[in-house]
Amino acid sequence: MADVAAEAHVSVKTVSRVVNHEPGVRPDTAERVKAVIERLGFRRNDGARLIRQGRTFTIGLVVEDLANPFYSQIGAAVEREARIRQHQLITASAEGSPTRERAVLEALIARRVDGIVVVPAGETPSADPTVEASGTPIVYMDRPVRGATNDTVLSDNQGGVRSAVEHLVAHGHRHIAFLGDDPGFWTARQRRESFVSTHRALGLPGPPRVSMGPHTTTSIRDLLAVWAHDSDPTTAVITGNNRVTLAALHAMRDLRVSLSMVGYDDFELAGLLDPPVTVVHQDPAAMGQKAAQQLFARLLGDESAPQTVVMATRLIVRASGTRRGGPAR
Amino acid sequence: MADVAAEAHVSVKTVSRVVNHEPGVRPDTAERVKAVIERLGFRRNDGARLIRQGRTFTIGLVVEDLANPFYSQIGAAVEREARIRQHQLITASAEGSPTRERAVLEALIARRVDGIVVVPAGETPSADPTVEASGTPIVYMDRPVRGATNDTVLSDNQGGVRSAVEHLVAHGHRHIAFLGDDPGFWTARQRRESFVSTHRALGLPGPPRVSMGPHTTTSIRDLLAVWAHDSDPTTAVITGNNRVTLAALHAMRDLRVSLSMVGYDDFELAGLLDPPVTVVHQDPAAMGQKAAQQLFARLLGDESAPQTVVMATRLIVRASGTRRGGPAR
DNA sequence: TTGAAAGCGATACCAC
DNA sequence: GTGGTATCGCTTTCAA
Repeated sequence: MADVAAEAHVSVKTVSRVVNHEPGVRPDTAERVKAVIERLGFRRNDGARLIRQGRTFTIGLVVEDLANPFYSQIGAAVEREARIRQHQLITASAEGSPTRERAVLEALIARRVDGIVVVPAGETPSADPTVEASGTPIVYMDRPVRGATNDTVLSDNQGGVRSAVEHLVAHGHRHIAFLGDDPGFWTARQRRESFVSTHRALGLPGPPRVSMGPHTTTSIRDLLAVWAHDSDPTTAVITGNNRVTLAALHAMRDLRVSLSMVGYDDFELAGLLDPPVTVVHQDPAAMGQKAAQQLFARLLGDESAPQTVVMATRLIVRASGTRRGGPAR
Repeated sequence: MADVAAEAHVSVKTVSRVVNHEPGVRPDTAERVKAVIERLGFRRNDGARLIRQGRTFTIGLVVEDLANPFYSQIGAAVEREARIRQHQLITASAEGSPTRERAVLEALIARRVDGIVVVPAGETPSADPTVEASGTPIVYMDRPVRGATNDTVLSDNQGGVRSAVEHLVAHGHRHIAFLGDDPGFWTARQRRESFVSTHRALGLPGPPRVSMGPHTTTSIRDLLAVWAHDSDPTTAVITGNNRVTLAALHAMRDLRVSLSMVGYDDFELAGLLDPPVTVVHQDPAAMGQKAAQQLFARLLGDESAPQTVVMATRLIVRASGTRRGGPAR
């Protein structure tokens, strides 16, 4: 900038005015400056600018794994919101490790990002007191952090599972099993609880059949074999997420059985399988968008009390939930 | 930092030394400074640090759409390489628009990112001369940019399609059709050309049946109907990518036909369909990793001539490529 | 071992 | 309209 000023015989301040389209520069002066800028290929250094302004026009996103469709859809949505608002997005994977998550958060805060959206790795706050003290607005997604007073965007896990159970019951199923993921995950526990309570509420017979993960095709195969030879054979299965759905589909194919099923999380090709798979759909893109919007509201000075938003899920009915095969008719 | 210095009764320089673990500070002084840092919750402002050092320890990634699995896998790989090297990653979607791509590149360069990995939206360089003049290392991925002298990481489109054709021929197919994507894409054209030349090289009968996209389930359904009633009915289909594979599967289901098929791009659940789908697998994660490694090599001072690396594809044989149904036996 | 002062590249404030 | 100068928060240089 100093070079441009010298070359154009003006002060740096005037160059700055031109670059930032500030008023109060004579048109011909502005032209002269612009010409020099062009000639010298000058480009404002935003880094320097930002240290002066205190804001970096950058937000951070911390997730478990960017390659996972659930997170990448969130990422795309957050990036979009950022771009619209002339902000840039720094993304980081914590790979499920609270330690790494914390390191990543520290790095983002050292960069003075204006705010952060994070899908927390654990349920206890991983940010240390210093991070908290930085005052950087943080919005949590998908799972809450214990004791945190931040904006949080969750999905309606309970409602999602309830709709799955109700759907199966409406199609005549009475013996439904739930295959959940690792109960270490808050979402997995939420879904399990909802299954159990809905099971009870609808007066389904017997104790609820529940098996929490982590599951593999093999583990599910064994379970299905046991449940099938029960006196009241299981006729339908609800899975706790994407991964379990996949394992369950493999297991059923291996066993050559075709129980009814409702999967948690929609997936491409769900409609192409035989039968097409009915699923509970959470909308990661909508969740990401919502979280980013919350964050930007804070950046714009919204001082209202922290909000927790629960996003609705939607049952996408295909065919796998309807009754078929089995002993009854 | 000045606050810490004042509080600890040392100079800012000493604080700086402590923060950066530079040698030449008496242990007890260091301790004192650390205590104050802790107490005040001081955190170095990396933004300020970086303007002094000239490097930002940040790289950029520009793709079409982060939600697309192909790109998100690239993103995850690039982020990983960056993280390993203590760099942060700014990701941006250009949404297929060269204009937006250019705006995004300009923004990254204004931030003085150390380097950029980009999956170019078009084949003509979208970076203007000023961007080029910035000297920021750029690595292109997936498709080349005309006239650019940058490192480029491509996938072996030709080899991929060739392996698909050969596989089908080995299973007795002689009448194979190619359903490509929009020929506006360089990759789509590459694959078409390879299909045509392999068709010729293997001496398959008749002119090669090729239809380029964009395709929909409907357009493919119509094509299959026509090709089926030919005097030499098509017995196998090769698709040009993910999207086309999906449309083709839907079309075949609608028509209740089951031609043999090899899809381009692997997809989750390919193994669960009936029959399991044989595919040509490109490895986006490996491509992203390679590109990032190339970039970092440049950042470390590698001055060798720009390289173009072509990554191998792999045929994942399931069952959809074997002969079944149809007139011959 | 420590510190004072200059400088990085911009913006803010206040004169002129 | 335009420019000088202090300043942002840190590192670099060099002297003590």
